[in-house]
Amino acid sequence: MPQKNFSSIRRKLLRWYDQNRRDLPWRRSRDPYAIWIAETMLQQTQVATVVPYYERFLENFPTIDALARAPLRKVLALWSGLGYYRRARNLKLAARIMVRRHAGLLPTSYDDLLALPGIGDYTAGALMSIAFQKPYPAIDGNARRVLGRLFNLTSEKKLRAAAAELVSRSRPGQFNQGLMELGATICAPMKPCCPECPLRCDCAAQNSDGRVATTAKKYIGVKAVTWPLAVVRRRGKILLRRRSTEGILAGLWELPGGELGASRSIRACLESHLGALNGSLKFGPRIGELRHGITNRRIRAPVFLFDVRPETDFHLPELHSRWVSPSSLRGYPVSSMTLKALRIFAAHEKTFL
DNA sequence: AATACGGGGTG
DNA sequence: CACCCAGTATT
Repeated sequence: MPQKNFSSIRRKLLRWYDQNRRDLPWRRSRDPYAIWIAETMLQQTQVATVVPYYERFLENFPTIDALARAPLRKVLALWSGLGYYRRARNLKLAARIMVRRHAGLLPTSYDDLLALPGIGDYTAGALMSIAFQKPYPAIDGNARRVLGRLFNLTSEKKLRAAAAELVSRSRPGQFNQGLMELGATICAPMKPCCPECPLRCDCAAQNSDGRVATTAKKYIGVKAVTWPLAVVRRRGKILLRRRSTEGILAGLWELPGGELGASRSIRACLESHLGALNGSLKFGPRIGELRHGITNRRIRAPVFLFDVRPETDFHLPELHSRWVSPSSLRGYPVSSMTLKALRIFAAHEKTFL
């Protein structure tokens, strides 16, 4: 990796980025806070998904101070559907730390950034370079793939060394974004479009045999799962319950229901989830079905509607359950699967959402 | 170094 | 469908 190529690569990449960068909302901001929010949302999540969430989030929490003071429930509700909900919890935690210990600002050193919850190696580097114009590398999956191909590197250590040396000293933020943008649009994982690549002449993968390596992968099989859900309706409200604050989908609200164990009927499954309520209702009609994919599960969720007579007296089936009116559903943090189920109910009712 | 975490995508 | 993609925290 002769140093002389580096300055040429820098120039080509920056020039390409200047001419091809997508116009994204967070690229119009110089506010380190806004850049932090965007980079956090972009972890594990694609640009097209992030855009509307980013805009709503900044409207509701325009400053670190506003985020630090906001109720966690509201932050999570705005995050609903984005996934990896711990990111939202960590944003709020970190905002509080910034208010208490960093004068209400993002810290400006790499180590102080890294110490905050939710900020790891990548985000610390991205903030140093994009928000503070300091020459730190920011290696996300896209940049890792581009650099790996460009210099034919597989070792993470060498890759980091290359990234640190290559990053532009004059325009580090744009350089890092250019590297990631190139990986997202041209140096794609499976089908890179090498003829359009500004670095094709410098690329080891391109020069060796005319083809680029596709990334190695190990695939873990998915499990098919049935997960019946219940919309229980009483006096115009429906029943939601809150998940544990530990583990998956921590603290989110959901419809009663759950994974169907082997050799168990849908009916038995739902009845167990409805607990004491179960004597007061008649097993309802199936109003639809949704499919939901997550890392290693393919979920099929039939949705059933139950009506409870308004005068019926009973105890809520679980401690953390609540009757919720359709108009206040927005304020409850829920997962994508719950959103899909609620849309099925809405389509069935044609009354809300 | 492996895994959990929740959503999305492509062929 | 079969398979692929992606940061942080934890272990």
